[in-house]
Amino acid sequence: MSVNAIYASLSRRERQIMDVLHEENPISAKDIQNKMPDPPSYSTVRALITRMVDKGVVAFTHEGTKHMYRPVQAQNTVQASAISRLLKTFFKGSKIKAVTALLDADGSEMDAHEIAELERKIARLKKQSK
Amino acid sequence: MSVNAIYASLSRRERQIMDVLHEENPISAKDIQNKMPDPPSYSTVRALITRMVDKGVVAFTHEGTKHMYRPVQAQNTVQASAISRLLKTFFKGSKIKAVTALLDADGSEMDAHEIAELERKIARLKKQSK
DNA sequence: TCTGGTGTGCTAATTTTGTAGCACCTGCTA
DNA sequence: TAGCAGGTGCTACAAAATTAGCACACCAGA
Repeated sequence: MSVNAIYASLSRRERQIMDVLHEENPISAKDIQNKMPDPPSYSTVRALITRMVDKGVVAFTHEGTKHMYRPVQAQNTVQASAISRLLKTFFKGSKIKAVTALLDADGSEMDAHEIAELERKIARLKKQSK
Repeated sequence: MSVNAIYASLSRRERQIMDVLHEENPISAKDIQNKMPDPPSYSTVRALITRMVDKGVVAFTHEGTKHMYRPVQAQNTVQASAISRLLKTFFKGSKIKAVTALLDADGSEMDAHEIAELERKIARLKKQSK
């Protein structure tokens, strides 16, 4: 099953947990609860997580006495999937529009080194498109 | 309520409809059904849409005899919100990582004109960061 | 060794989703 | 003008999600 399909099959609360898990992992049930929007009770969070483990989308390891959770899908796979959805859904597939919006977004700005890196990247693209 | 909060509060099917609406609008209930993954019956789609109109996340206009639906939130607001979620959730806020992944993504490649546009954009960023 | 704190597993109730059916309205055309 | 096609509003119900409560296990410190 594709990452997109997995995401599409998740319920509202399950998605919220997935988002937390992608932001930070491994992470405890307690911390997941703290990072959720409008957090439900601890019991509830644990019930949700258990269901997701059963579904096979979340895995855990024992760390001392408690469980630490993480997404099963590899980070880069999930990133690629998120980007392709972003492009398709919000930018009609246009990379230039998406990149421009991304560069304009609020958040930590790129430093000189990163900008140089991006310039090299574009130089390569330019070569390819010829 | 922020766009992100709205999205987080939607159910699975409601999100699917929202995605369709962002890809294309205004759009009829019938066409929404056609674009949904694993489409439910027409009745179901209409019930879902009605619920979303009640919630205030979807609006419609009469077009002849039928209704044409669209998201209430403006396109650019939603784009910005989607990008900020992408950055935060999947790239720990790093723009360079996100941009690189975006440029590497499958999809329509940028043409020479677009690449030139991007180069100018970066030149401006470079100036700013000094 | 007792006890409080923290974590787990299981169960059950309530609320929300997801689904379809049916009656009605409107414009078109035979 | 009668009937059909395509649209709408309302209603009801089954399934799934969401939620909380309770009992038990384990560890650290008094």
